[in-house]
This record gives sequence, C-alpha cells and structure tokens, in this order.
Amino acid sequence: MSDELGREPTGGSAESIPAATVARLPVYLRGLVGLAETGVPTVSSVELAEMAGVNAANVRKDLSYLHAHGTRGVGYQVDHLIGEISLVLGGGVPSPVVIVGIGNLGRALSRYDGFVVGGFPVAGLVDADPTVVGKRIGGRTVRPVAELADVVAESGCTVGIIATPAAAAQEVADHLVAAGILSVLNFAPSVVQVPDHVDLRQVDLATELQILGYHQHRRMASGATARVAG
Amino acid sequence: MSDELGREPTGGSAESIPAATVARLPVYLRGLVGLAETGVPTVSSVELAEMAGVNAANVRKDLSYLHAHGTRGVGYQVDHLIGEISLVLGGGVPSPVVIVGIGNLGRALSRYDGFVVGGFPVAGLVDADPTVVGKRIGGRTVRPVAELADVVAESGCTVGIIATPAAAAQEVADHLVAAGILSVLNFAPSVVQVPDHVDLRQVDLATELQILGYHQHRRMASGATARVAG
DNA sequence: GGTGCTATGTGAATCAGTGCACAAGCGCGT
DNA sequence: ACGCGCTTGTGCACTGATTCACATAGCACC
Repeated sequence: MSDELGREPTGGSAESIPAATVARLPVYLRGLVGLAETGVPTVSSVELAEMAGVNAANVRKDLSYLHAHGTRGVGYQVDHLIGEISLVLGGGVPSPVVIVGIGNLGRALSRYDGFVVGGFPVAGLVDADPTVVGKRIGGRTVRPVAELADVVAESGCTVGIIATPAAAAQEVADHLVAAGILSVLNFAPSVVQVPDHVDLRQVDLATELQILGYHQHRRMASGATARVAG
Repeated sequence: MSDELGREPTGGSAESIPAATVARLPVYLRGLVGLAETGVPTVSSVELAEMAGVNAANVRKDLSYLHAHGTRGVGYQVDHLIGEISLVLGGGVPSPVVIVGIGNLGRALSRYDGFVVGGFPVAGLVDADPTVVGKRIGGRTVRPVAELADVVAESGCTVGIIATPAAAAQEVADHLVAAGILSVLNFAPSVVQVPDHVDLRQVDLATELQILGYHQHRRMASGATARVAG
C-alpha cells in the first residue's frame, strides 16, 4: 500500500502502525467491548488472541504499537485499551459518512447500526434514481446525486460509501473526490481509481464467495486424491 | 491484503496457490469477463494489471500458478483464461448458498446478482423471526431456522452466509456446520469458531470503515504536525 | 521481605509476498 | 527465411509480517 508519507519528526503522535496491525485492531476492539460489558477488568494477550483468532505474540506486538502498555503478570486493562484503540482508529472524532446508491445494499448499510457505534454515523443518502429520491430511510431523506456536494458540505462528511452498480462506481467516486471526501469504501464490484490523497478500500461480496469456493473445491479435490492415495 | 481470517489448508498434494493470488483471481476474472463481452480475444499482462490495479509482474506470476499459459509476444487468450480461473475458483460446479438472517443485509444479499454469475446461486433463505418466515424474496420463500438442515439437504447447499445480528452468529454457525455446510461467510460483527474442516471468512463492514478511519485520522494528524514543524 | 508464578515486551529467525530485471519465445513484416 | 519487436515466464533481492523464545517485571502469598 502507499503509506509512504515520509518520516514524521520526533514528538508527533503519528507513528505509523503496520497495515496488518490496523486491520486487526477493530477485531480486538470488538472483543474488548464485549468484555467490558460483562465487567471484566483485565485481559491477557492469550485471551485476546483466542477471541480474535490470532497468535498471542502477535497481539502483544500489535498493542505495543499503541501507547497502551499492559502490566506484567496481570494483563491489559480493558477500558484503557478500548480507549486507546478507539483513539487510534477514529481519532476520537466521529466521521460522518454519505452513502451513494440506495439499492438493496445501500438500504441495508444505511440501517446498519454497527456504523454508528463505530463512530461513523450515516449523515447522508444519495441516489441517481428519481423514484428513490425523496424517500425516507432510517430517518434520512434520499437526495439526488446532483446535490452530493451539498450533502457532503452540509454534514461535514469525510467518508463516502459507494453502493451503486459497477457501471456507476467510477463516476460516483470522482464526484465524491470532487466533493472533498477523504476516504472511500467501495462495495461495487469494480476497480475504481482515486487520487493519492484519497484512501480507498474495496469490499466485494462475490469475491469473498469465490475465495471460499477455491478452498472448498481444493479441499474436496485433495480429499479425493488423499482417498485414492490412502 | 485485507485477508484477515484466511486459513490455508497446507496439506496440499497438488499445487497450492498462495492466498494473496487467490484473492486477486476474482478481480482478474471480472476484468476478463468484461473484455470477453466486448469481443476482445487476447489480453496482455500489462492491460490486466491496469484493470486490476496491481503490478504486471504480479499478474504474470499469479497466472503462472494456473495451468493457463499465455503466448509470448501476444498475451493471454481471454476465454481460455476465464475458463481456467473459473475452474480454480469454483471447480466448475456451482455451489448453492443458503442465507441465514433475512434482515436488511440478508435481503440485499439474496438479491445480489453478482452471486449468481459467480457460480453461487442463492438456494435457500432462513430466518428465526416468525414474521419474516414465509415471505417471498427474489422468488424464494423464507423458511424457519428450524428447517435449516432440510433446506441445506434439499438444495445441496455447501456454503452458508450468516447475516444475523452478532449475538446469533455463533449459534447459526454451529447449525450450519451440523447441517454439513463446508464454507461459511460471516457478515455478523463477531468472531465465530468453526471446526477445522470448515472454511470461514469474515466480512465486517464496520471494520472496513474503522480501517479507513485510522488512515484518515493519521493523515490529518501528520498534516497538522507537518504544518507545525515547518 | 522474599520467592515463585504469570504475563508482558521484544530481539531474532522465519516465512510470505512484491517488484525488478532479464532471458527466452512467438509472430509479423520484409 | 530471417531478424525485430513485443510479451511471457522467472530468478533474485527486498520489504513486510508472523512466530518463537526468552529476558524482564509486577503481583500475591507466605
């Protein structure tokens, strides 16, 4: 990935955390929140590793990138850890998101409560279809795609979610970038290009299934060969 | 990257394809299908790399894992490549999927046509809510979760999609495994445990946003420090 | 206060993935 | 027929990530 933003001078709070670690932090966070709800005060790296499905040493190294230090012989303080991870992931400030494309997926996303608790309130819904524009979904009114820039400006959105058909994805991405969006999450099954200063992540549902398909196919094939061989 | 919970069965007798390559194959496939529709007969690694957003040498190395060889000076034959990739990913046999949890997300998934073209037809819909059971969505009737095993057996489902709230995810996963499902795609924001012989992939929408949030936060923070520093 | 148990933090080795650079091969034009 | 240009296929070096192993440090109990 292109996280080569040059070395930051001393004293900054912006040490770069490896991408693989960042991808695991939300998983830790989820487990920690669950622990906090049941009143568990501390957690060890082994427990956390079990919950997240990774190696314990990996957990410790990951957490060592944060400023959250644990106490030896005891573990990590759950609420402190929650605070640190949240801080790193969101900066403590909620980032409103705008969802473009209010089809089935967009509708589902606009009602997905996981976004709100994660600090990403849905601040705007936009669609190109005139029959969809004006409808109220989850307390928000769908606005025409022509007003995208206005929606972004009004609500201070910094994140855009593309939930349109693949054909429209690139155009929507361009509009989002032009409107000043900083991060884009693309659910459309197409590769989109964005400028360097915009962060892009791709979530492809069909791709995930196909990856599963590979493993499944391979497992059956090797199982068959194993049976022949054995 | 972005392959969080990709377990690789390393007991391979035949050629095992690296996980990173497998994750890219669907992207190539999408691009190739697009080319085939416009009648393009051959494609070079550079073109394919551009479409997929990766390095050309990477594409060539990826394709070298398949049995699909290109011809030097010309490129790869589009339809042949499509066949090879489809074969590797799906084994040529469609894998029907059952979707558990027909909320907003489940509804969206059940209508997602990307699944069908990828060889993963939706063969069953299951929900625990009696007010949802019996409804018809996308030509399929939602059946009660008690009949999950029947649904799987009748339609020969090998893949299960969990689109329930997080609290129910583990229980649903257990039921899916008991019903003989081979692969599980979990959209619920919770880590679920499955036996070794079942493949599991996690797709977490909130996690993706949080990863974006990190980069965004960091970018802004380092920008501020840079302004202070110089 | 001392001793032992437990869990952290991290150096070092290993492993996987990426990208460059170049040799080899194929087809086309002459 | 023959060379020339284009593209594949891959060895190699490099970077990033994971895991092991162990020294270190805190807590509890005697």
